[in-house]
Amino acid sequence: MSAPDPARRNERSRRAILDATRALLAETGYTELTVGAIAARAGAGKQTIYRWWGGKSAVVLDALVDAVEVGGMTLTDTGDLRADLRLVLRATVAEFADPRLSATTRALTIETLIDDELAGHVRDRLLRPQLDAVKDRLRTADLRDGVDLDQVVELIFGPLYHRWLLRTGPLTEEWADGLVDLVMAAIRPDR
Amino acid sequence: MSAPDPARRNERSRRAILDATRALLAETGYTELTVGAIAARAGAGKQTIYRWWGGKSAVVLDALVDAVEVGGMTLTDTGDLRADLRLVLRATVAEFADPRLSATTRALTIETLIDDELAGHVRDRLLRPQLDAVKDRLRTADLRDGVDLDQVVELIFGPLYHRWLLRTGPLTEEWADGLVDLVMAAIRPDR
DNA sequence: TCAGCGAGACGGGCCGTCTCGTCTTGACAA
DNA sequence: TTGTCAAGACGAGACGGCCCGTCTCGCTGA
Repeated sequence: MSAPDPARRNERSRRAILDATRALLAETGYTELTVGAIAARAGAGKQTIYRWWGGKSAVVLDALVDAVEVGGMTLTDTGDLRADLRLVLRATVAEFADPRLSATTRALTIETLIDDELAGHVRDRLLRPQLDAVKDRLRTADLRDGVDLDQVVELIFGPLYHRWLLRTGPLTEEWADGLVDLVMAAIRPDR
Repeated sequence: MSAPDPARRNERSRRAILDATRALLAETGYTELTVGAIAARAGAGKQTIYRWWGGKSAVVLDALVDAVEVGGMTLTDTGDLRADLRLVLRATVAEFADPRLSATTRALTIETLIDDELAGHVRDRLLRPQLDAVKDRLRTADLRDGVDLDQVVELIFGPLYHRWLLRTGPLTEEWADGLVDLVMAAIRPDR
């Protein structure tokens, strides 16, 4: 009945479980993923998973966060905001277009939709660094008075998520560049 | 083994199943919703559901589409684009902010992330009408040369989905109005 | 020694299929 | 137009299967 003792936790098991989770995620996808399968692949007991995580969703989140290695992300600042935004947008578009990375993002997004508490962790530990990096770059730029930086960040990444989520069209560099043009028009100083 | 004959389909059953689905959706939410419960509530056999729909997600989609009554959706055109956009954005924000509707949208979004075919149906039958309505309204407006209307629609709804998905902040009317201002700045003629 | 561990048994819930007997429907004959 | 009838859709629910989350074993290592 008492809480487990983290000091006695087996690091080898933890690693095996996270690795197995990522492997199975890549092989079968999130929906087919089961706690039993993770345990079997990791050579672990199901109880070990339920002892340290809440369930499938918590394991998946940890497995993905574990893989990302959240360093202090920063955008390059060439002085040319349009160029800098193009760079980051093209990179993100490439990420979303890559089937393997997209599968990961898909799993994460499902996670975000199912569990409110985990949604916060995903947002803060995984996404926020990138959004904040763009926000920081915007802070040094010459913008129209009164624009809300958070809203601008949403203006940049929102359409990308929208197109990815709804599959209304392909995610190409041309599309990304067009988006940057629209965003630049939205935030340019009044003259 | 052969396909069922639509001519012999019982309309009373179909209605009862769609009604029961919406009722249970409102009472218990999508995750707790089961095919067995729908059948029981509708006074139908499970087989009747599986005969005409693929499963839970297909029934829910039909139930929602059925409720929306997809007539030719059009935006009011007051001549003032900013005002028209504010109206539609505020309405959509209200929809997303409503916990009950949001829960169902969330659930359907999960299904679209899992099932590509279903994603197409959701997009075309549920979302496209609204997106196209905005696009049609934009067509009659005075815009900067060379802007892609599809991209503008994404610029409008993308940030909304982004904020809803990642829960980066509350969906308020003020936020919606601010978004409209940014969008207007992005598409206004060059002078 | 004692809690974490791998392994797996266990009851429970829902899935999707199937099998009943009943009821409805459309085709065809009179 | 009306009566007959087979096909098949229907409500109800039994069924095997899968996965869940909990539990109980010895075993192991800190």
